[in-house]
Amino acid sequence: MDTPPLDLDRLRPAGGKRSSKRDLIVNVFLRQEGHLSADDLVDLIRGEDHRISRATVYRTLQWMVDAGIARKVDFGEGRFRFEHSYRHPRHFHLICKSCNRSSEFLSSDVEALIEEVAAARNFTARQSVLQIYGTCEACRTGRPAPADGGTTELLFARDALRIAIATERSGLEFYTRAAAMTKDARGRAVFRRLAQEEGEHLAALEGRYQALLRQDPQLEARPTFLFFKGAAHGLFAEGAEQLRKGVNDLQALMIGIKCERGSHRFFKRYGERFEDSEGKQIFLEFADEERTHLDLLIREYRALLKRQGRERARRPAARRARA
Amino acid sequence: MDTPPLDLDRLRPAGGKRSSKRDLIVNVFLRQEGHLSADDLVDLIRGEDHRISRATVYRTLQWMVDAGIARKVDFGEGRFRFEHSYRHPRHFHLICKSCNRSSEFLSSDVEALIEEVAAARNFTARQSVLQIYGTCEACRTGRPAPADGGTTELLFARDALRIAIATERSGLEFYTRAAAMTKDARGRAVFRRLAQEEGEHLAALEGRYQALLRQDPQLEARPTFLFFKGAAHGLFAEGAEQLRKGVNDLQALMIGIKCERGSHRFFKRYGERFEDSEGKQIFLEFADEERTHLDLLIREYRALLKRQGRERARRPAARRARA
DNA sequence: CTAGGTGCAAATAATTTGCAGAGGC
DNA sequence: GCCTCTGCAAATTATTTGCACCTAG
Repeated sequence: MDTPPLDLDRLRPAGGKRSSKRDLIVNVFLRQEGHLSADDLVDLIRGEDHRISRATVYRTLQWMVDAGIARKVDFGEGRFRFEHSYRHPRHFHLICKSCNRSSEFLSSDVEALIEEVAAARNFTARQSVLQIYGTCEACRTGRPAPADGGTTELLFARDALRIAIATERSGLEFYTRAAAMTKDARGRAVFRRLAQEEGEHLAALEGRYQALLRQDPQLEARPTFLFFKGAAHGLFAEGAEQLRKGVNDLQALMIGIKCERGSHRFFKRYGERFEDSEGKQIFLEFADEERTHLDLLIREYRALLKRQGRERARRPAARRARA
Repeated sequence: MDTPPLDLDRLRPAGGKRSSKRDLIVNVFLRQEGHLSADDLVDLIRGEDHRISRATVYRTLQWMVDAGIARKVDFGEGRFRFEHSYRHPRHFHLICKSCNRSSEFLSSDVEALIEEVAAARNFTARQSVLQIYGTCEACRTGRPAPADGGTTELLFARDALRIAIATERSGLEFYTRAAAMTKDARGRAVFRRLAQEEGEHLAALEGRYQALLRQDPQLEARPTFLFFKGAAHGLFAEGAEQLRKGVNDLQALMIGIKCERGSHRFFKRYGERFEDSEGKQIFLEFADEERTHLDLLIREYRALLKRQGRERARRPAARRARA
């Protein structure tokens, strides 16, 4: 993990002059991984230039927060800490009261629930804080602490990719199965085409995943960062299950529509949060394609419905007789 | 809403003397509803006795926290606030940055997710903080702020009862339907008995709910406090749905077991958190009864399985032939 | 009588501010 | 030269502590 290229710090400032002091502080700050208190940062800075005043550090910290480079976090210690947001998605914290270390996680389920609560109260949420205080494994048991480290960005990408891969894998299964069981020729062709595309997506995602692993050999061993229910077997898994139980062509299309909608939302939501530009691009592109799939399925669904309606209209005797 | 009888403050302190000053501070504090800063409390106290020192207020506040009467909350303002825990279950906060008011909610779904994350990281969680910062409805639109007020205890009880009522209602439907469709006489009797018990529970819960409404006529109008997914149609709703699609006796029992397990957990979990002793008693009692139901269903399931096994053993020819 | 409670003032601790000088554009 | 950044020291804010005194058990 090499030092990230700090070309960004020049882009952010709204209006302000460059200054060697500020640059120094920003650079030292961005090199750090954890959650620094203002004082920690002063000590670090003093190592490189002992004639920097506390006030300047505070001012620069405030400037970084305004510029969006840093986030001020409050662990209830009576002072604030700062974490850089440079390649570091928003997240929640687990805070060990024993060793005062904190580890990070993200849960889109929690985020969804937060949105729900806010909506129910007509509250426009701007940001949310979730902190779990307790004792970490290392402090409770003996020593062995499986390093939480690594760039959060990488962990986010890893987990998002894992979910995406599961999704595409289940999508592939779903469409393959659907193609096999659909009686209607046109519908079968649609499913076959979608199966092929999901296969291509799967390959792309797996390639990207491998690329990530190459960036950090221990990446796979690190603990889960992004929690997402239903991620386990992929977004299409339930749909595939239903197909196995047997459904008609129209139902199969409807199930596909539902899954594809979830999948589109998934890629959109996480694509926007990716800080790794390659991953982001893939996700947003896939979000678009899943939307195309969705439209295709909806069109196909309507068309099939209409065809079946005509079919039924051609021999309405049986129906009228019953009515 | 009359002033609560403050007989409790004498029970809590571990070892300590009574003191008129402390008593005064505790009493004034417990009369307040919102989240007070130490300074707010000093001002309030000064109204009744202007010769009380800030230090004493701080010391008393700390004493109340230790005694479990108060909770220290941190809204990131650079100072702490205090809320009493007297008849006030743990909860999360929505904090309006515009008017600095905060409203409270509880989400057992969020709690479940927190537990899940903590478990995944081998972290023993002692307490969690969830704060949603943003703008409240009153600040965003004109003025009309639908008072969030009322004792949280009442809101908690109201919502827990609503969920319980939905659960029992769906349970009643489930068992009634199950009794009607079960072919096995013994199983039918079990379902009929459970249906009757759920009906009795339902009546008790509805009575309690009405009693609550009498305590606060505006109670029904207040916003949701306790968020619980799947609360909408009751814990047995899905099971009842499945029955409608048609299942055999064994499957019906299995579905009942699953629902009853959820229901038991629900009553247990919320019974423990009830601060209203009547509601608590009902919930814990029901938790026990649901557990009895659960055991009954499990026994019945095993018995039916065995009977069917014997049945099958009596004419094994067909099976052997196929194998 | 004595441990604990209280007031007052001073001490901490984190952070902010006033002001005069330094430095970039 | 102007405007911003910086250092230093003093100010502010929230909270804690030392110490002498007071009071309930």
